[in-house]
Amino acid sequence: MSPVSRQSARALAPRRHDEIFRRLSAQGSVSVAELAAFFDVSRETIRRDLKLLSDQGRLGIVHGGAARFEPSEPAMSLRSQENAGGKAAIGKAAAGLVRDGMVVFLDSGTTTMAVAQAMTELRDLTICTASLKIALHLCHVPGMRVHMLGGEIDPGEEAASGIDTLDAMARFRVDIAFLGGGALSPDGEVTDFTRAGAEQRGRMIALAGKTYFVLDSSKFGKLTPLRIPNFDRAAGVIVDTIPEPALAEALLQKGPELIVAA
Amino acid sequence: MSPVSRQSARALAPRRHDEIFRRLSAQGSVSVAELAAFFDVSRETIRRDLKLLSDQGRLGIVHGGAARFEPSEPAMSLRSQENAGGKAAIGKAAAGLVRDGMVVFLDSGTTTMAVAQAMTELRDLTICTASLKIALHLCHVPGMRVHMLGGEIDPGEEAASGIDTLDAMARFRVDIAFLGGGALSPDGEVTDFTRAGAEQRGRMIALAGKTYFVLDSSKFGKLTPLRIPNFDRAAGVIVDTIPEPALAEALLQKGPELIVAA
DNA sequence: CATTGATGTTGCAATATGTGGCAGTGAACC
DNA sequence: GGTTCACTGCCACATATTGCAACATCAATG
Repeated sequence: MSPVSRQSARALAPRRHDEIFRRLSAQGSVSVAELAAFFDVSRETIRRDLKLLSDQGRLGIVHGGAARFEPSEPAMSLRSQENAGGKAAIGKAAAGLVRDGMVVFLDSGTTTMAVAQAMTELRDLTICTASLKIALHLCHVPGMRVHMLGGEIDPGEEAASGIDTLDAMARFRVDIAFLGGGALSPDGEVTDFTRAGAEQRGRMIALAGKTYFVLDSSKFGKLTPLRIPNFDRAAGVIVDTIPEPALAEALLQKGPELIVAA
Repeated sequence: MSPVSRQSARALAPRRHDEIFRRLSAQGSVSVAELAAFFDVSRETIRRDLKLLSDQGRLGIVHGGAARFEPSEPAMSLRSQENAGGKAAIGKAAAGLVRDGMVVFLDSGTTTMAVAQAMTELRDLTICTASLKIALHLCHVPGMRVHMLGGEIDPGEEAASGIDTLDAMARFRVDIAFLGGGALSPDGEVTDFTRAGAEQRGRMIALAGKTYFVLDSSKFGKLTPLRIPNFDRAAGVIVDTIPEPALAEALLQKGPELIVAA
């Protein structure tokens, strides 16, 4: 009510500080220009905020902005830098399919992690994931609600799995799901390493409005033992390089479209 | 001014307070100008409201408005560096209470993270936690099965919370639980920042065979708003330095024993 | 009708924010 | 290596917004 004609209310200092920390945890660093534009305040105001927080020892000021002290986990940053270009491109393409306000499911895996990283620009998303690292990463992004699916943790995947996870999954209404996979087999199907993984992914296809598989090129033409149920009902497969014509054709015949990320 | 009889349109104080809290929980902070415009009252009235609520300890006043307390808790990464030595000692003492084969619940928080780190020597444990970082850490330790409790992730705690978490918790038979807390109040009770947190911890006390609180000395004599249900049924409180005699005595009278880690 | 409690009004002090000038930094370029 | 140039940091001052206290107003109440 009261169609107040004043400009959109400015964020008070604590809110700015909160946002700064969220961005710091999500991205490791923030820039003065970026924050000034976001809050629609002058750069000086941001600089004063950063100075204050820096005096409190809560962040470090660097040229152009601020950085957190604790570096982002080394193991993760290393792994995600393998084939960084390809994964980032896949991530970007995937994020481009998401609209503000959607409920998004993110599978575990390094490629889906890249999708998560590309999604930080979007707002007002509800994220649903079984991956510890994805949850940890996205929970600090402002405007995102993250639901972690419970279950027994698989150390290899660093993600929950098992019956509890299937059960929790079934409670969500998911608009769009991004799944990883073990391989893209020569007959154009995504396959998996484990029975439980295949089952979980197959169910998600049935649950989600649209399901996309994200696979970097190292998975092409490999073979893993388990077919994923409902694969033909997936909306698409997002890859970073064009697969061999035979493989592409086999895939398209199954149903899903093929999206090649630049 | 405005002799017009429009009382019906005006919101009385309790209604304003209600709305203030609604906005606080939705956006973390509110501004005096915004509220004054919304309710069509003077800024002074709003300021008096905020002053009142602040005196009750229900919010914090900042320049231009008010902010909720909890999110201004220092970020996780920073909290873990405070009093690292004390936390490590607490962790060791806590791990000493655990025997091989037990089912262990670990709460979220930096001190419980220290407990997790001290527990890597033990074998054949089943860990149950809502904390993303604890799950991530312990899932790589051989001989440990880690169950992650699902739920909506609280970015400040980096842990799941909410109804799903309570629900998942109830399914476990826990031998020993280690819980954090917001403060050790002067009357010898552990208190919490949030309603949900207090509730969750209270239930765990009821569920677990033995429950210990782990609190480093920075929490002594502080005040946070919420009492933890069933606190008197906790087995003990593990701290890193001897609290004041009055505080220690108050605690012992409640029931739990006091364990001081070297 | 006096009292009480909530709210409005006003003036001034304190604080936050914006602006512009100038020096420093870093990266691309010759 | 040195130079240019866009960006950034820093300072001083101007402006806007807010805080505060003292007093005024109004309705309700006994």
